[in-house]
Amino acid sequence: MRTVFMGTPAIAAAALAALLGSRHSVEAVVTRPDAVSGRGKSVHFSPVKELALEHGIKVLQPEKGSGSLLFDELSAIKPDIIVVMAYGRILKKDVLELPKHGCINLHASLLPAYRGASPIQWAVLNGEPQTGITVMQMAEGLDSGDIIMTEKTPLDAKETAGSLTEKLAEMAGPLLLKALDAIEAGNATRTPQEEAKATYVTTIDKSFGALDFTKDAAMLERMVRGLYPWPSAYAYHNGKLIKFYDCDVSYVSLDGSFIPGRVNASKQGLFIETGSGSLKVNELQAEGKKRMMARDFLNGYKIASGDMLYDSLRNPEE
RNA sequence: CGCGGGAUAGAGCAGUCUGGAAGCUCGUCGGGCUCAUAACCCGGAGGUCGUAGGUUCAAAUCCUUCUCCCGCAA
Repeated sequence: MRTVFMGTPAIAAAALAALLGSRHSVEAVVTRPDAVSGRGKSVHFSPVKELALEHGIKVLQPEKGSGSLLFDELSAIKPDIIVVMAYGRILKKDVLELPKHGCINLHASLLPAYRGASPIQWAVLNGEPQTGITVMQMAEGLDSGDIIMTEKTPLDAKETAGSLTEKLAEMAGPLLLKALDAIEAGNATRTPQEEAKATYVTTIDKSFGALDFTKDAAMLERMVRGLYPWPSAYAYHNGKLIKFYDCDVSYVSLDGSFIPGRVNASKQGLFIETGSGSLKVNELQAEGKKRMMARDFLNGYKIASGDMLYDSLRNPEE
């Protein structure tokens, strides 16, 4: 079939790679506009654009509000189907209905659960036993289309948003091709979602990473995993940012009580006391420094038992 | 030229302002103590102080060049 692929991040590029390796043609790729990023002010292309350029495929990057322009371009291409994954923009009804087979979307959750922008992170944050990918026929409304196929995967005890994304990325390609085969053969099933069971998740942003140590250690440990590699779970010590990369739930206490945010540094390791239990820190990173093991951190960084960590910068003048 | 931190032994750091013997905490190797240990004691090995140039009697330290790493912001 003649396809057009719409997507932006790495997980979408994985699906695009599978599509490029299939018997289907990719007539064009639609991705979000380039943005300046990184230190300096260099312009970076999205992973989807990078891959498309490598294969010499036409790239469309419509700005916000240029829906009709996009519609005209797509009309000229006349795709049989449009595949969307993590594109980051809402598609108008005219585009949804443009291709013969409409638009299908790959969503990184088991719909109708976890509709919205950050389903992978939230699956880890909530400690879900399993999640997966859903292929649906796109309709107006947020992730509300009829389900064509799903594939499940369990979460590991140490699963991070990053590792889960990789897992789902590997699953996305084969599942997409399977769905396209079924659609082309005309035997794809379309099951409406159970609206009553729908749940929505909000977009993750920087502020989610602030570790509020009054929460319980298990929740904080899930935050460390669910917010990795972005935006990362963090706290402040003496005005410096510290990111936490690998932690375990523990019950070690400095003196028998638990004071949220209090540090316990010893040869046993680095522990942060919380509202319930403590967080044993295995791997972390201080601002301006590289990521390192807690043992190395304790060897050189000035931190001692009794020090306090906070979830935000405190003004020393106050 | 968006803002800022950093490069010193295998690791994490101090020393740089105020030039003048290469240090600390670990790891590692050898020995000792112990029922035992990630504990403790004794001893050893290991570094062209990121690169290139300059100033000086003398540079990790001052000046200049370049490379690389990282946090913020986006």
